[in-house]
Amino acid sequence: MPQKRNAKRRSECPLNVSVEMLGDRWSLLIIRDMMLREFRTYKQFMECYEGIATNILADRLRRLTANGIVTAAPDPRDGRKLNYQLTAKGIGLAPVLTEMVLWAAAHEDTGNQALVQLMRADKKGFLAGVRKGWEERKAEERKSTGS
Amino acid sequence: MPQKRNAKRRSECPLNVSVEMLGDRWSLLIIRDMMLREFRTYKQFMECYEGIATNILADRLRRLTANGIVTAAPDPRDGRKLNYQLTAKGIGLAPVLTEMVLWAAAHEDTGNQALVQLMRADKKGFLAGVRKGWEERKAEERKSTGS
DNA sequence: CATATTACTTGTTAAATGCAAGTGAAAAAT
DNA sequence: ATTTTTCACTTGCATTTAACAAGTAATATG
Repeated sequence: MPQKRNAKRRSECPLNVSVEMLGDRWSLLIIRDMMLREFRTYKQFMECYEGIATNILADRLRRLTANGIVTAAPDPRDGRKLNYQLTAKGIGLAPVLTEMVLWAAAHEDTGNQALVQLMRADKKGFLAGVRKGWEERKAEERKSTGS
Repeated sequence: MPQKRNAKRRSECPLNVSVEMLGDRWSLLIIRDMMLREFRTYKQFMECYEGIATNILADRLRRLTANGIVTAAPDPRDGRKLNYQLTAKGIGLAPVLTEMVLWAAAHEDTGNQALVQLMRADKKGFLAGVRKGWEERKAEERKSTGS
């Protein structure tokens, strides 16, 4: 990995590197939707985010993959499709995203109030559910890929 | 303010608008440092972030102010200085930042492990401390500005 | 009153993003 | 079997945003 100009400062304080990974208009949304809406394919992201450019989506997925937040595997049932999945590191962002959604809900008028209520009422349970869903999807993938 | 192309999608799901506010390389770092390192002035940010451009810093502070995350008030003791402060909305981001720091610390090697330990060991207490510090600073400001 | 600080602004250049069109491989339809 | 679709992209170009260097206005300090 090549050192950048500001390498010295990078790890001086926690967050600097993370913000390099996540500090853009799309990455967090992509992660949110993989986590909460079970998005897996390029097409799903593309159709959902009005405004994202196709090359940018490709680039963000590549970067998330390079940063170990996401993996990509071809769909065993359809060779055209690539299934994107969160890694353990990626699902580890669930508390961050949850707090962010709660903050957002407190200060913007957002949709999906049901989800927000659930997060507020039982944050721990919600996070456990998110992780469970993720583990199920991973298990499913392992099965279909052939153990 | 002109409506943007993707205005329709903006509030459909929580987070979209927030990511518009915070989804860039600097905003979250600025907020972190106002929260955790008590940064107040333009100069402090400028000296700390190797790599930030002066016009971009000015723009980010302006945007954070416009979004109600930060306020700016002239220093009563030095008319050149502007003191930036987090608003209630801004300090509301403390849980987000905290989770982000914890995530970052788990996946990068970061400095300030003492802080990280504290966050991990007693998250609630840590957050209470952050809020208390913020309230003290606000009280102080009220006093010096003249009640 | 000269010099220094602070918080910027104003160009200009470089990089990132947005947009339209196109590509190649695999699947579905005819 | 071959044409048409679908999917996951890439490529080229226009536009926007960010980085860098320099300058400015309003204090403050010596």
